[in-house]
Amino acid sequence: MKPETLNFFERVYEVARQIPHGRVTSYGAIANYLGANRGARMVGYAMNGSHSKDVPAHRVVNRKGLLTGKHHFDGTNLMQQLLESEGIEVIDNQIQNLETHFWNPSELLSE
DNA sequence: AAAATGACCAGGA
DNA sequence: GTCCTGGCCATTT
Repeated sequence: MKPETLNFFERVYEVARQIPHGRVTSYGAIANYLGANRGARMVGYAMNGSHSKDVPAHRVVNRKGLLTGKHHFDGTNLMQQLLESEGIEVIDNQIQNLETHFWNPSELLSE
């Protein structure tokens, strides 16, 4: 890992870490908050190293609320279990009431 | 050094 | 309405 690039990753980790308990957000939302609307891919990629951090990657899903990255977790249903543990309804790797549980990084400023 | 890949998103056909 | 293409930025081969 090149520390210089952590500049971008660091932002992702920082934002992801600020995700409130029982809330979820999308890669695009984080990317947008960072200023890279189309850089969402990098956000997901950044999560690759998230497991080395205290970043709750299980609270980060794609725009559709689908647990696309659950494959990268320990088990198969671990990510889903964690989300359900937070009070989020997850069915078939898809978050229910996504808009209800959705959390926008911009709210971080409002808080 | 160049090309391909990736936990994505938005717009165009 | 669904399907496909482009772009984004860093990592990996």
